[in-house]
Amino acid sequence: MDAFFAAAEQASKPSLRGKPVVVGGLGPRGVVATASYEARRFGVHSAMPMGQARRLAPNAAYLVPRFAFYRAISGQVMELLGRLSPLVEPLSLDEAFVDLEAGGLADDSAGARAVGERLRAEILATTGLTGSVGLAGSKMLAKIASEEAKPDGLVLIEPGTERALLAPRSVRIIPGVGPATGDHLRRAGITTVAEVVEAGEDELVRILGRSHGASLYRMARGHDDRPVVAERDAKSVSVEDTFDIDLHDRLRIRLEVERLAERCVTRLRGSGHSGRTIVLKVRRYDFSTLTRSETLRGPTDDPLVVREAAERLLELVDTTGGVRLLGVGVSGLADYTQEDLFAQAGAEAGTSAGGEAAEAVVAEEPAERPAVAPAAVPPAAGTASRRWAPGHDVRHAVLGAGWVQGSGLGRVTVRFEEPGSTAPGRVRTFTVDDPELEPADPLPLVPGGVTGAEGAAPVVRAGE
DNA sequence: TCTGGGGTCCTAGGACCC
DNA sequence: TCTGGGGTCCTAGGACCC
Repeated sequence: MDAFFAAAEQASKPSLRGKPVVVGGLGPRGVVATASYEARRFGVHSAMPMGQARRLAPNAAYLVPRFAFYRAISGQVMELLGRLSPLVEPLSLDEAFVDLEAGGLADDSAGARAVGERLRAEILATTGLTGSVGLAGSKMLAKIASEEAKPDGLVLIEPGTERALLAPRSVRIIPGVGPATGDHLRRAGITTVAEVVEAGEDELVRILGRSHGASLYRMARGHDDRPVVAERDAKSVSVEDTFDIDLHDRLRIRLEVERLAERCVTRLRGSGHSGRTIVLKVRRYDFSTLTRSETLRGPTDDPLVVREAAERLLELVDTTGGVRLLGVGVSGLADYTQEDLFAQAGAEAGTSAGGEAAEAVVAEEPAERPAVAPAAVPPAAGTASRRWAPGHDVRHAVLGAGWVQGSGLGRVTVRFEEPGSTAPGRVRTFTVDDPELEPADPLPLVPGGVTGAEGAAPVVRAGE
């Protein structure tokens, strides 16, 4: 999908179409998740600090992400991909590999191209958004092709042309070659893919290590035989928070670690897992980051066990000077059903057994859904800024559907328009406690489409 | 207004075992 | 005959991806 989060917001808010839109964290330490193509023209891009983005594009619209909404759209797209082949490997909400050979739909370039163009049309028709397609004989090349195809395009790499196509390009186009590897190679005089091939495998292994060197050498020559894998088991679950202001108070730090442990276990259980290794992550005031971990005798999903392990790990960390981020994770995952015989035995009192929660999740999945959509009830709700986050949908008893343009000083500004509107809507300001104004579910981008309120988002993910 | 959050994979050293 | 070789697990850190 092209500039997915930003494009979804533009589709749902007619006044933003054709305008620079930036989606990301709006707090003092936020970063850009997605910039619309209009915003990219100002130099704004993913992972950029929000403050920098605001300096570059002061007149852009700045919105917080609405994951439940994006997830619903993503589900529609993935469903279309599933019709092409049983082998679909999602990489994220907005990207996936499809093995067309396994689907039996395309046996030559012309056939593949036709399938790709049909898919793009279907994506547009069902979601109202554009996607780009890369077609090639391997995952690496398909990925490169799809990057070239953006936005709103299709690129096919004809078999036999791979090496000539890659040779003059920067090594950075090869997936897995990031800033650090790029620097390493540049210091060795290697900047293009052709130079990677010239260097030879031994030299690359010397520079980058066994695994990375060997795989880069293969990729540079256009070789990539990694299969498309439909279902991959999760290996870890983690949650982390960056605080607007560094934490100094040891008791507060401890409290936050406890909260994170609870959230982590909720997600762990929701995914149907237990785990053996507990990881505490601490980012200090100076951005230095460390992890401490502890492996239990057996897997657990007990909140108390995880919390106490995280607290023990915190005791190992010096936090003088302040802490900007804390995180808690669990790895070494086991299927829930295998039970956590060892760890559980130590702390059985007081906490509910795992099996009950697993059944509850399964039972909730079919049709029983809360009356209010997850997105409308953020955890620890109550502050005005959360209730009226920029970009979120609202409904006014008299004026109808709209979205929050901004809020502060006890007021919230709303633009009244819907995805189907042809002209930008009117703007009105209310007090934050106006009884006629309520948070609302997203509206479908396409008539009859899904919205994220009743879509594919499982109950267990409501925390986002 | 300088740096999110959720992941995956790899490396390297030490403990431990046969 | 002062010191082999291989394997696994654990811990910590780093690169990378979206």
